[in-house]
Amino acid sequence: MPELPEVQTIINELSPIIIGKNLVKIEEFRENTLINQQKISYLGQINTIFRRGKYIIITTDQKLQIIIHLRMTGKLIYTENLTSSSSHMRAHLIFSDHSKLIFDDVRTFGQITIAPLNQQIKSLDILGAEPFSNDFSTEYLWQKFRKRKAPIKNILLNQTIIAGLGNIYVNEILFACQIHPAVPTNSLNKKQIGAIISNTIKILKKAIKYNGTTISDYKRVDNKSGKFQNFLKIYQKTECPKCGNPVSRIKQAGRSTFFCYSCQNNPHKPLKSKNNG
DNA sequence: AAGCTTTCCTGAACGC
DNA sequence: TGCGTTCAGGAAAGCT
Repeated sequence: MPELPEVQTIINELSPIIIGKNLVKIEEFRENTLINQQKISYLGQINTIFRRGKYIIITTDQKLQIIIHLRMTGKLIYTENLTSSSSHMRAHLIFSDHSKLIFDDVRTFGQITIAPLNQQIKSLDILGAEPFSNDFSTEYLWQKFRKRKAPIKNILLNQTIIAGLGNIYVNEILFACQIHPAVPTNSLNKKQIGAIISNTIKILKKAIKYNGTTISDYKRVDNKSGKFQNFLKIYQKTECPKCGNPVSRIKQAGRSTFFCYSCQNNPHKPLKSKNNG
């Protein structure tokens, strides 16, 4: 499931391939794949491709933006063979040199929005701080967190607060911070918030370095897998790599949470005064 | 406001 | 063997 590092990997690999190409058309193979599609005869030459949260944004010289969200199972596979196909194709982005990007998506939650560059896109406008930006500061999170009593796990998944985190990385970040996923967000102190910031940046950077995490569906542009799954410490693990105790598993916000009851502070007990790591 | 729940979807894994 | 059930989860809508 593509989160920030997987989306960033796709951007990094697509940039040198598609910038400057002429995007002739986008073919839709399944309804509701293309949103806001207007009657555009020519989409234009690709100017930029960048990421905001988990969204891929492609702009063209025809002052258009193509916004792609892969959700859980979406992939963008580049091929120079116009007749290439895949098992769950939903759309093709076809270039004038007969190469194309295949948008493949088993569970069909992904979407491609085509809109004028100057059109406000609500789902982008509501996004919170980018983890690699200066906005992602202790003061910012402190102001956001103090109003929230929901579990920290849920709040880290909230894209309007931090943009780009998903279930896997939130599990890993909280384990690295030794914070129990169920603690009320407004109970965290500034030191813990600082740990969330530094571990988020550290883990995301390392995940990008290894081209993301392939658990089941995520694939890179060349259909290869990422490698960060080899560095996961808590997600889908059965034994804590730190203390050896069994990993606990609960459900939060409809998603599986993995944590170590021993290493990540129990919300029902007072926080330890000394860091036990 | 914030925080719930529900909905969307398909394939793999599981249970009887 | 085979059929039915459960699970995986990002984001938005609807409701309290």
